[in-house]
Amino acid sequence: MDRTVHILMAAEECMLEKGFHGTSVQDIAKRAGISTGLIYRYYKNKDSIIEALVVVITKRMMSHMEKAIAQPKNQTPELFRQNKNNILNQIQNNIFLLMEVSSEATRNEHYKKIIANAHRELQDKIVHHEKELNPHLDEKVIRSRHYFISILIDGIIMQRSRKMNTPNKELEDLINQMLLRVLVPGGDSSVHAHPAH
Amino acid sequence: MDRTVHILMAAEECMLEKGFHGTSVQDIAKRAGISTGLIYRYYKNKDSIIEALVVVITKRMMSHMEKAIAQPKNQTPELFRQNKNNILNQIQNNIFLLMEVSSEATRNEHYKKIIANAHRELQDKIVHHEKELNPHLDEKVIRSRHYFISILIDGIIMQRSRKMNTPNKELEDLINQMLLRVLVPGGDSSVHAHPAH
Amino acid sequence: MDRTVHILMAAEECMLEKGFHGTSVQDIAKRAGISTGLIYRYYKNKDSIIEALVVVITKRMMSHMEKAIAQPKNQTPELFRQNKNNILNQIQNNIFLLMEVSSEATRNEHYKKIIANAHRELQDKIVHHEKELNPHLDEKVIRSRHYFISILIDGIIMQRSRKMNTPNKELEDLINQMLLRVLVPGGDSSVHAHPAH
Amino acid sequence: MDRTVHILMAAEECMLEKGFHGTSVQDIAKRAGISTGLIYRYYKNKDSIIEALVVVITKRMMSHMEKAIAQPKNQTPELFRQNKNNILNQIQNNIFLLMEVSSEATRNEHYKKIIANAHRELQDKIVHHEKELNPHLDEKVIRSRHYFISILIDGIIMQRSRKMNTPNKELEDLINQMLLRVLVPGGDSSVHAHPAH
DNA sequence: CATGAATGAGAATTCATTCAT
DNA sequence: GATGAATGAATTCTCATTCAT
Repeated sequence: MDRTVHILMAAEECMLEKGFHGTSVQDIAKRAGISTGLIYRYYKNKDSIIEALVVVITKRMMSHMEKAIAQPKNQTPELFRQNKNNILNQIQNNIFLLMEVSSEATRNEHYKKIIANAHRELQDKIVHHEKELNPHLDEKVIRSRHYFISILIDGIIMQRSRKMNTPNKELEDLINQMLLRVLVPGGDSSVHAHPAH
Repeated sequence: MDRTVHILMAAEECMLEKGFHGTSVQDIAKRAGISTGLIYRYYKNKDSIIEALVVVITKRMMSHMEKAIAQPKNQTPELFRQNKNNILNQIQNNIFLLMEVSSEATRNEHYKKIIANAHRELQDKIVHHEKELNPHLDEKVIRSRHYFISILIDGIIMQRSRKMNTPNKELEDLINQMLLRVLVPGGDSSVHAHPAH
Repeated sequence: MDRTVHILMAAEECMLEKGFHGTSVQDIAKRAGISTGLIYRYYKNKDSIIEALVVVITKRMMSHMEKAIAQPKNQTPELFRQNKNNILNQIQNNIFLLMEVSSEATRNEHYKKIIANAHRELQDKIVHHEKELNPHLDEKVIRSRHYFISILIDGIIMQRSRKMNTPNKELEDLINQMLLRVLVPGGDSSVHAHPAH
Repeated sequence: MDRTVHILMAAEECMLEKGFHGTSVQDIAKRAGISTGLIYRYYKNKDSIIEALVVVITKRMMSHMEKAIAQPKNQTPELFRQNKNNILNQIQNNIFLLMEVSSEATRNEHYKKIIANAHRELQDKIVHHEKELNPHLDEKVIRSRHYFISILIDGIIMQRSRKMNTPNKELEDLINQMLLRVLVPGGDSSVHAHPAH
């Protein structure tokens, strides 16, 4: 396998366990099964490993979200369904790292840009797709809806990473209603038909 | 001023700039204008400074949220209004630190508990209040609603901390509708009356 | 009580528990129930406390030995009897400190002198006493005998401080025989029966 | 040379001069001509250096004693002969360090065990040897005799470390008589001939 | 290319000593 | 005299980075 990727994977594993700052270059080398010095042939320094990781994690997250959000008509995204195999459970590890990344991005403009770009890209893709399905919708509205979903997802990530809350049926229903409203064209009539019992 | 508080403020300033791991005890001492050793008269070690900070930040955040959510009837919370003086702008710094804390809490059970306790406390308070206003509502439903708002707030915090939101009128409207629906008794009928487009 | 003595006692207690180097001036102050600063009104610095302690311990040890060695005729010293109340058991704590002191004296000429002086003083006293009892004995011989006992005592101290060995009947008998030989006038006739040369 | 040994030698030199507590890891590194960090590649921490030193010193001492005690028949051990090249002069430095170790062992159970084990090993070896030479002797008696010699040696070490002994012919004779009595087979008949009335 | 020993700056923490009150 | 807060140098230990082999 590509050494660069191999190292990155080792780094990811380590940082998942101990965080960015708790992981030493020696740790990464050991996990990758190579010598410390070799790391520096593929990455300028520790920071550039983290940077590469930020890119990978962010892209991966975006790709997951793309899949999760792209739902058949009249269905709420898989993301918020209550079952063991829903997508958030699958990418639990990624969530931890995304927290780490996001926290780091608070102080690092470079990381911030990487994440912002990825988000914009994903949004463009989704907006384009929605536009095709609902040509009469204002792009601004589509963008806002997608923004809303992003906020929800980020919120859930934050709650998950902190408290590993076990959401309940009521919460699921509530979120799904909100999503239906936002995602499904004409979705608010259905809301009305089934008030929040 | 109380030295304990003085040191905590210095620590907060430093960690706001450089994060938990980027801040050394010497940094804090320098910022507080005292000697390194003196820190240890007031805090057992660096970790206990961070812990105190976690408590302060979490409590402060919860208190802000309490104020923000407790709104007069039929009004959406101050939280999501689009103006320079809204509450999220006021606690911008706290949001940055909360990210840091949340990220740390991912790996530190102690921090996780502090945050979880604060959340529970706030939730109980709000549920109690809502219950008085709407005695006929199921507590489960109230709790879910509050959870939903928490998720929204966390999501907005995360987006903000990454400075990614370029908020617009549409987004604000959307969120406010969601909130009204969730918060204001009978609020969902009004939504139907004024669809989002 | 005299403050100087009071502090010294506190120091002794601390150093018994944690050793010279493990004991901080703050520890001593706390144990003595006074402030840290006050220590320095009575002792120039930490070293001078240790020095005073060296003097005290050494003198006390010598005084114990004096009593132990001064035995009625034809009796081996109390020192080596097998019973709970023998003198070595009584001064167990002093033995620990004496080890500490002796070890320190290895590198500190000043301590070395203090101890040497105390030893010489004790020896002179004992030699003088023996001389009165046995005027015909050569002083050199008396001095050697006393030296021999000192060596035995030091050896026992070292073994005790290290291993807390529980000596057995055979060992006691052996030591007592040796002592009798050395201490009791006429005890060496047996030696002449089997000359070593 | 082996780095582990090299560092240990540097540590021994430093601790001989300044004691365990007076020697810093930097001191050792400087003396060994290496960087501070390198020490930690070979030893987990300062304590494990000391521990290794305790083992080395104790073993070396035991090996010296073994040689010293194992004497041809009817001769007193080299140990107590009065000449510049006797064994105690040769291992003078070891004696200093043994004092330090013994003192430390007072408060450190681990050191205590190391020393105790070495002692037991040596004793077993000697007892075994004696048993071969004098099959009729009770093992208890042999063990006691060895114990007695150990005490003598320890005592002499302690006196030496304090540089207090001004040895003379009489003392040498006395000790040699004692040793002959204890070591040489048949030496105890005289004792029985003149019981401790 | 690859290794991993070596470096040394920097981090947390302790503690003898001082000094304003 | 008495206090104990304050100092800061020293100590142990870690780790990103380099470089001879």
